[in-house]
Amino acid sequence: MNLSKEIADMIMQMIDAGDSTAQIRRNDLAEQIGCVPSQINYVISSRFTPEHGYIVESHRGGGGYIQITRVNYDLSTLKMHLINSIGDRISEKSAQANVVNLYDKQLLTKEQAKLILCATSDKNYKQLPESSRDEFRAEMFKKLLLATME
Amino acid sequence: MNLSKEIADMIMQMIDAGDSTAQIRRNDLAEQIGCVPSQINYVISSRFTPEHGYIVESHRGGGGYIQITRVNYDLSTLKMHLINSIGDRISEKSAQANVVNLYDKQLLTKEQAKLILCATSDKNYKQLPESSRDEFRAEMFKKLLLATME
DNA sequence: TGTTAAAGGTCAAAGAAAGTCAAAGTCAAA
DNA sequence: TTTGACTTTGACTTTCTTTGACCTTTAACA
Repeated sequence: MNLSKEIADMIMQMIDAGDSTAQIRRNDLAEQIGCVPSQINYVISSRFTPEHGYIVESHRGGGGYIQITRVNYDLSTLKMHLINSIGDRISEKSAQANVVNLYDKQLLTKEQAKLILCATSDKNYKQLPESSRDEFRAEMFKKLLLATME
Repeated sequence: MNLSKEIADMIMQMIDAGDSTAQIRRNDLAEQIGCVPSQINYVISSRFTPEHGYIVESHRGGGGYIQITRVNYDLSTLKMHLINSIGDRISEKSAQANVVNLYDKQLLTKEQAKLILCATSDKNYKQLPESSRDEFRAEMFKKLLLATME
């Protein structure tokens, strides 16, 4: 397991233990783990984004910190908001992050999540020119989400 | 026995030993065996396909890996037969008929059936030239079926 | 109130895997 | 003996991670 995953796991644990929120001191955590401080930023910016369902706030200076909060939107309308927010195109990563997010919020069953992940995966889009994959995926994703609400 | 078979056997052993799943580090395995790394890809893409009943996932970068999972063939014999019978292309009608059939036999839940119907529907394939839709659908269908068997 | 030290932030380069593709090799069947 | 399917190889590409030098903000304290 690489460093980034370890750090991510550690942060998740803190979030779970801390009522959906964790407050860390970047330098301390880095030292504890044995990495450079900026790696914490890398982990946060690659794994704790709004798309993944997290809000990150921070303060510099003495007593500074980074606070990561897992958000819970209004469950009933989240899917519709998502569908409306997708637009004409969506990247594979973004779609995946959204699916994981919906699954975490129990708005998709594991079976549904698996199928949607599969159907929006670039692996299945080999036959499409790269330029139109995100467009294709957006359509597919929206239709699939709709299909889970009927 | 040629190299590819040796590699395949080795991977099979790992899968057997590892509860139907093996996680390999491509470069390490290649070095251990004494072949170029890309040969591992060749073996995987020729012998660990959906038709053979395997799901392959991977990650690049530091700590990267390739994970190969064997789906439970016995419990889902019918689905596997179907996957193998699909071939390179399948029409929308035929795919639909198969989904309904699987649903009737209770091999798919209603939710799964809905999603697969949606993902294999021509409605979503507007952006593809007609000539390649059946081909696209075949790949998609196989992967989706496999995803219901994990 | 101005300085300073203590945070956290940014960015680009280097590193570590895996993926792709096409050319060349092998080998058995027609 | 030619052909075609399968294998082997390696150069090149893409993606993700790790590191470190330098930047910005802010609390604390002269």
